[in-house]
Amino acid sequence: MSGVWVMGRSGSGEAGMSDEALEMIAGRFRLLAEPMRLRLLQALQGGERTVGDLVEVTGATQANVSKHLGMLYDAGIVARRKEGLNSYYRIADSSIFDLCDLVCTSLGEKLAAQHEVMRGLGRK
Amino acid sequence: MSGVWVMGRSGSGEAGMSDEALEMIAGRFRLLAEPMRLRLLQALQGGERTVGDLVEVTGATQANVSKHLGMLYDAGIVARRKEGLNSYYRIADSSIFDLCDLVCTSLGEKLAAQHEVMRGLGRK
DNA sequence: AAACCATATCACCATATAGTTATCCGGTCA
DNA sequence: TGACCGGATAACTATATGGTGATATGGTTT
Repeated sequence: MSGVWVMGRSGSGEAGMSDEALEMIAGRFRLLAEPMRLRLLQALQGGERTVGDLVEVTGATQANVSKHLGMLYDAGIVARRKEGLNSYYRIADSSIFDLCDLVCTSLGEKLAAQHEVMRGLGRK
Repeated sequence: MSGVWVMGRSGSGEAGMSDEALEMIAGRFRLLAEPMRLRLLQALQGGERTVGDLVEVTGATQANVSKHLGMLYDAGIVARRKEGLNSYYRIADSSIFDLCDLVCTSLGEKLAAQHEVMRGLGRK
């Protein structure tokens, strides 16, 4: 409803948003387009975690976890705090959970609708 | 705020959402992680369009546009209506615009913050 | 029917990226 | 100091995917 997305269109009446803007938006979506990263974010929803914690929770290798965290960090989605040997990661942009909620709701409605169709077939 | 995303966590206290659920969510994000598809959706925001219309608007090849539209169609994000030689596409799940708005807002805030940092450096 | 048109699909190539292994780096502790 | 530990990074492989040109499909027009 904020209209930032819509604004790009209304401005020039036809042109749409710039290539760079679309690329940025797509890039943000791309970061969330990976189950492992979603799992990491979900784990961080419970509060600050070390890389080791996240390795344990996800069952992934340390290198893989570290790489994904690095990507999320570069994008500013998570923040990092180093203490002794450990790196503590935490959510820096909680709006991503709103995104996930929206997607979940949308998918849930779609599945419910499909289920209803099947039920309709059943009782013919 | 709906809490669908959060629910997965609160349920078992630690396990998180299932792999399939995360895969579905990631898949939805993956669809939006492409500038060309975002451009198509943006064009469709103005109402129903034929493939030819979208080819003209985006400047992409017909095959490419058709392929992307097919993906969005399979995911239920757009709907299709065939009339004569033409296929008319339209938005079927408008919640994607809410997603785009959220991302735009988040990115905008991030850029504004960075800009502020630079300004701070400027006037030292 | 034949020519034509809009769209969908196929086969292909080029590129991007997730995962793995090995290694490096910095800090801690004996 | 040297052994050890957590984490980051590099090199590599395998796979997924976007773009393209060619072709198939289904409907229209003459």
